[in-house]
Amino acid sequence: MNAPRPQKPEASDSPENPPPRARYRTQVRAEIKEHAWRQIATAGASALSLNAIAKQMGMTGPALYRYFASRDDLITELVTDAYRSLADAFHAASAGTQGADFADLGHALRAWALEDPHRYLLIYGTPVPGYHAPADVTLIAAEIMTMLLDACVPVATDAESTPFDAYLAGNRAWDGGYSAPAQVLHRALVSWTRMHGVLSLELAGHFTGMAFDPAELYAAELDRLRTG
Amino acid sequence: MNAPRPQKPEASDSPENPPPRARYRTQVRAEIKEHAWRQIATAGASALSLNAIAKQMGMTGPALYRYFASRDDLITELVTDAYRSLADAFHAASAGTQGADFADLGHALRAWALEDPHRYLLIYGTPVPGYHAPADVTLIAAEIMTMLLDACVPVATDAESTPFDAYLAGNRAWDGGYSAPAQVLHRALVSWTRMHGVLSLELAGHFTGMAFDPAELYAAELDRLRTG
DNA sequence: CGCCTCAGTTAGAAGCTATAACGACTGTAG
DNA sequence: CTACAGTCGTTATAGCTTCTAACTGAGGCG
Repeated sequence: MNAPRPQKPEASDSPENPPPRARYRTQVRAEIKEHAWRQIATAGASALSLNAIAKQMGMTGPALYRYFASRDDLITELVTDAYRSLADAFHAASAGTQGADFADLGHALRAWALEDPHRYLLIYGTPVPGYHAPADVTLIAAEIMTMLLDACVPVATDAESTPFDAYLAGNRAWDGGYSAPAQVLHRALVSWTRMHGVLSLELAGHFTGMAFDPAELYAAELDRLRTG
Repeated sequence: MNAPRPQKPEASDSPENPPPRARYRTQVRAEIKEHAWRQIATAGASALSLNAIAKQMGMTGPALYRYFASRDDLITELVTDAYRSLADAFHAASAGTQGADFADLGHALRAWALEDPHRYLLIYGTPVPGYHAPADVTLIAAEIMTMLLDACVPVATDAESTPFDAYLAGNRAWDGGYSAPAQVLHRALVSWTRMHGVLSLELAGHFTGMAFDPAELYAAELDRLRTG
């Protein structure tokens, strides 16, 4: 006997070896978010119910308030995770080539959106009236925009300058210090709005009843953006 | 004395002279919808509360169920009214010229959207998961699409044919019997998606923090669509 | 004039978010 | 090994929501 005791837990609560309470806490938080995502995927964010999540986890409703201050708090964290996931998808799409191929980025966006439509709508759909994005999501959003800008450099540098480019050159605020050419900025902006236009209407079901495949329209718009 | 009695109400319940009960009913219904619109304009459709509306009208909650079968029923009617309003705005925009000027239609859409952002989002925003549009809204949607198609005829007939046009020529389903050229169809589609792309992101507040005026971007996209 | 329909009421069920108070467990310190 | 303390999960409760059922009152219509 006197079997070797399981490694005595380090008393130091280093970030990679947290004390058991904290470890359990983060695990439960993750499980809550997992159930929340499943619920959002089926019924949308507006139908997210803390009570239902607790019941699925074998707990009572108020227990969840130990882990999230409120329902909005949970949703905010899900929004942040969604942004993070999109940024990761963009990183993965632009990892292969040097400087993020534009078409790859476009198709990555659509694949990411179709993978979980409600996750896309959670970010780009109808906003909650009183909701204000926290600082970290604006950071991730800027990260995403930067990748899009990078991808637009090779396809928009030698584009003809439009009146809007001239206007944009004098009215830029975000894109701090990047100072991409106005044509590139313009191209990134319209890429964003056009891709979102097709995706948003597709996910909302506004193309049902029309026989064409939205993927074809999306690809055509992407091609138009790529070739100028 | 024997003053002339006020015109005796016609006993016949003709559509333009309904019996008092029906008249009162439609009036109360209209008042309910008016309060609903005011509530939606301030807090969005998700925050619409029948109880609050009833309280504002000096009634108790269940009384409203005499006029609308359910909350979804009320929202459905508001959606239909919103579509009707947009169709009217399009009609007004295309009334002056013969055949609906494209730019006028585009600016009419933006003006209509900014007039009441939540009304626009009620139609084109994140859909309720289980919601299915009734038949009359698809009719109005088709009416709107027809006006857009008409406006696209003069600006897209002599456009160069793209691969997507060829695809679209073989995969059209709505647009029953209209049989517009594929280029016109294509132009109408991308007009829709591009205008919606800018409007949707603008109304959702995704351009806040960027210094440019979304109206300029919208105008630029519209110009691009008009000139090809 | 009397009936009868319909508007609006109260009462109540089932659901939700969220707070407060309490018991119990557990990790840690002495 | 024991005692403390912090946290987890519970029940109870308030207040909100949609929506149904049953009752009352008043108005229109024959």
